[in-house]
Amino acid sequence: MLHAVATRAADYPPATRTPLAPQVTRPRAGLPTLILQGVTRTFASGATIYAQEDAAEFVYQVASGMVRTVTLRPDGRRIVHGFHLGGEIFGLEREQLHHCSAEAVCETRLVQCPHSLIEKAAGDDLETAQELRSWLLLSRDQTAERSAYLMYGSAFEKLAYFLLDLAWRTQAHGPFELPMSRYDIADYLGLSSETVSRTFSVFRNRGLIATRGRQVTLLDGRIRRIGAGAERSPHWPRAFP
Amino acid sequence: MLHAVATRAADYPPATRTPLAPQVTRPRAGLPTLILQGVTRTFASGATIYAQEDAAEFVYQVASGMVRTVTLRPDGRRIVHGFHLGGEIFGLEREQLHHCSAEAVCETRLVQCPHSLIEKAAGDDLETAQELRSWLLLSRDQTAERSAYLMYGSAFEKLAYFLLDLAWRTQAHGPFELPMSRYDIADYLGLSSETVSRTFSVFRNRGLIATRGRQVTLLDGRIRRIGAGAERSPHWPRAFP
DNA sequence: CGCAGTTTTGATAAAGCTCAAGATCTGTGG
DNA sequence: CCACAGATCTTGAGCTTTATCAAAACTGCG
Repeated sequence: MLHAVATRAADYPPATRTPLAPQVTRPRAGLPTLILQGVTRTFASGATIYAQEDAAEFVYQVASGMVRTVTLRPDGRRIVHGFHLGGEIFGLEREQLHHCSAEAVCETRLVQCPHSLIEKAAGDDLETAQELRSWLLLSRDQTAERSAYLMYGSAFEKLAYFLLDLAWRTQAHGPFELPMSRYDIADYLGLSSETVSRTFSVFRNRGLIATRGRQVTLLDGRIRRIGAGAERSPHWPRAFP
Repeated sequence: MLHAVATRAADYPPATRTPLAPQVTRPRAGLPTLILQGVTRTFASGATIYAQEDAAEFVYQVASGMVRTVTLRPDGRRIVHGFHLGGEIFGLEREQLHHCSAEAVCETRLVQCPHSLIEKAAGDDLETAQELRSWLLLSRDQTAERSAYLMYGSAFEKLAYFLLDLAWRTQAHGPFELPMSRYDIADYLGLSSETVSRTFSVFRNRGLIATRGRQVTLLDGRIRRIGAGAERSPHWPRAFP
């Protein structure tokens, strides 16, 4: 897939210039740390926080639990745009309406902050404005990075990236819980749920991960290389064990 | 692919609530119109404007021509993140370094604006700060929308989306020029160049588009429905005409 | 005209999807 | 505590889409 630009590619030896630093290796320091003020509300597992095309009155910060943002394509397919974990902010829109719906993946507590308060804080205080810009750039970069991994990779790379990303974001150093279903993961990664399931099985059979229900443990540095796209995907086993 | 959430999907009849308004249908009005001040520089076709990991000193606005932003994956595959047309801004980074390189697709004139000037303008003037925030949100949304189309669609949908998006952005009402190669398009859409070529041929054979070299004319509203994901992709012809 | 790069087309193979059936898990009521 | 129902997850078989390899046709330019 190097195409005709192979000549130019030679100018950037992968060893010295790191193309596409994976989010997973990104240091926690240096991230903007916005903290929203507002009412704390609790949502039951599966509850809708807001629906697509609802008025975008509030911005949310996850206190505990997990949120997924979702749209439906005209042909009926579902797209999961992302999962939001503790500390993360979602629901900030450019226009008057939400362009996707948000649902609680499991029991979730959220800080609900009026949109107008954000604008006001940014107008009043230069440092807050700067922090908000930095957060916007970060969220643009994360979206771009995600699509780089998810658009151009194999099922192996996608799932590896997903697991590493989640492990990093939860700061997990051992087993961690995946509160979402295989269907959610599939719609997030652009795969069928069957392929997600199969890929989990292959990782498990190769000793890259261990699973117990929806709990996962990353066992092996090799999964890191797959997730970073550093090596061509390991192929499906010829004979399935 | 509706999965188990089919029940919930029923709550959002596609007819009334439009999931994922395609950029193509988005009105030009309402977009933030930042104009950068600075030196105008000209780049020859293929010239590098900045390389991955270069210091991010400047932000650019396209005066004429077209720019592509590119990264290389560790495995050598190339990713084209986007194409920037007249009026569009690129090169604004959250950190000190550029995270992808930018190259002129054809002869291109750019306005080069020091990064510090942007920060200063945002600090000095509330309205500029507001406009910058709006632009950041827009560019996040466009990235997200693009990945929704490009991650989850077939080759037909990807190419149709690409053509419609470009036609809209150039405000073309007739034939328009694609200055980039099939390789560029392929690396942008996450397809092989052969598949891009074949898909062009199918569109042409079905009377959806006409081509003359790298010039394209959209002939038929049907391509709009494919690009918007409104119908399942038309299948490859059994026997190729 | 002829070369180098690009684009198109063809044949084959691989990755992932669909359909289908079992297995496992979870919550509920007896 | 157990049994059952419904959902979720796993595995299998066949098929579709797209990548890959290969070669021919086209284009622009010296």
